[in-house]
Amino acid sequence: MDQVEIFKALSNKSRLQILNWLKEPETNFPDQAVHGYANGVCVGQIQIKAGLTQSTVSEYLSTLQRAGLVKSSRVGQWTYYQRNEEGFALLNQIIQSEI
Amino acid sequence: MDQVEIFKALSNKSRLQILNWLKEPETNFPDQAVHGYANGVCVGQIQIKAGLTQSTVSEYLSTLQRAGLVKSSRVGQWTYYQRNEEGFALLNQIIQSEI
DNA sequence: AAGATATATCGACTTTTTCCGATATGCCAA
DNA sequence: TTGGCATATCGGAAAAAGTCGATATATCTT
Repeated sequence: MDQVEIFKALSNKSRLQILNWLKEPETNFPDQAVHGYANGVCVGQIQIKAGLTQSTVSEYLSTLQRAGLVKSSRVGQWTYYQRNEEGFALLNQIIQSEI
Repeated sequence: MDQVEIFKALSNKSRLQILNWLKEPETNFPDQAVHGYANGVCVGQIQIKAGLTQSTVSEYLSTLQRAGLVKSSRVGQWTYYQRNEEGFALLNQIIQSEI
C-alpha cells in the first residue's frame, strides 16, 4: 500500500470523522441496530450522519478502502463498511519506521 | 494543530522523503558537515537532494513546519530545519485516539 | 556601500481534490 | 417482470495543491 495514498485518504475532515465514528458503531449509528453490526455499518447510515450526498459518501468510502483503512462486505442490497485494523497497524508501522 | 493539516503535509512523496532524510542528517546530508548538524540542515542541502527548485523546497518546509513536523532556526543567512519530535508524538496520539 | 549568497514570497499555470446531480447497476419484493 | 431501494459510477464546476521562474528580503563579505 502506498504511503502517500494512505495520508491522502486521511487528509479530509469528513473521512477522518467516518473512521472515528466506525470505532464505536453502536454509539454512533443507533439506527443500524436493525441490521446488526457484525459486518459494519451500511452506506446510508454513514451518509445521513456525514451530511453529504450519497455519491460523495460512496466515493469517500472507496477512497478509504483503497487506502486499506476500511473493508466492505456486500449483504443483499447493502454494503457494510467497517474499520480495517490491519490498515491502521500498517499506518503505525509506516510512521514508526518509514517517516 | 489541525489533524487534516498534518495529514495533508504528509500527502506528498517529496515531503515524506525530506522527513525521512532528516532522521539521519549526517548520513543523508554529508555536505552539511561544514556547518554542523546541531540545528538541523539548511534549505540548500535539502533542495539539492530533493531535486526540486529552491522555491518549492522552501514552500514544502513551510508546509511541514505549519503542520508541526519540523522546526527551523535562522543562523546568519541560513535557515536550518530539523524534525520536531513533539509533532510526531502528537501525530501518534492522534492516530491512537482520535481516528 | 556594493555585490554575493541563502532563503522567502509572488504570480502564474497545470494537475488534483472536493463535492454535487444525474444516471447506471444490483438486488429484493410483489 | 416490474417497480422500488441501496449503492456505485460518471461528468462537471469550483477550490486547492503542485511546481515553476522571477523577484524580494536578509545577511555576509569586502
